[in-house]
Amino acid sequence: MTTLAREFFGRSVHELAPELIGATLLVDGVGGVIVELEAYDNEDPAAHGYRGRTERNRSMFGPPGHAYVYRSYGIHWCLNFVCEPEGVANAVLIRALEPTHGLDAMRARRGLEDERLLCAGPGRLCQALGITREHDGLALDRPPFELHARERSPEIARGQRIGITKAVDLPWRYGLKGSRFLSRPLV
DNA sequence: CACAGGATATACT
DNA sequence: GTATATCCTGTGA
Repeated sequence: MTTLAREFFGRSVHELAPELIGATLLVDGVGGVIVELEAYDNEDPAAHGYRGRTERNRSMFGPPGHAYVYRSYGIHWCLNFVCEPEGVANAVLIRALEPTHGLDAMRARRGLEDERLLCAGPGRLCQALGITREHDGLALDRPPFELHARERSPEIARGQRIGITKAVDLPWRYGLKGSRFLSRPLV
């Protein structure tokens, strides 16, 4: 089991994003396999870092291999992995997991039984894993986070990103082909 | 299918 | 200052 340390994030967000599909993400031992994510780069009008630094997106401009957690629609938390180069605000939004560790804890936090809906969406997976502002800026290779490399290369599907109104045509959403844990079907 | 919920950011007057 | 948009989700028509 290989831990994905900061060095793993020292590459282009677009090269790195598809390689994260199949990796295992845990927070305090609870989590699963990443089956869906989206890339956001610094020249991307849909990205939080595009218009420069704010109080909210501070950690996007910090070191790669750390978490950027933000409040979405006033209600949910969303988790991103910060990528290189430092100070430029490239990141990957984690959108869905296949639950594998700590199912009972996730069910309790989410208040529902259906395994398919525990982590199928960026807000849902943060609720299931207990991710909040407390985790903003923390390193992904140190507790409470664990991030482990996949052991085989899965088949990857690619499509347009969700929930944005700018740069909607860019095919920067990636998913594990055929997974039933996606937030929405991929093309 | 529509829409409320409600923090954070930006674009207005 | 006010108005509108946002990397979303649960609920009820």
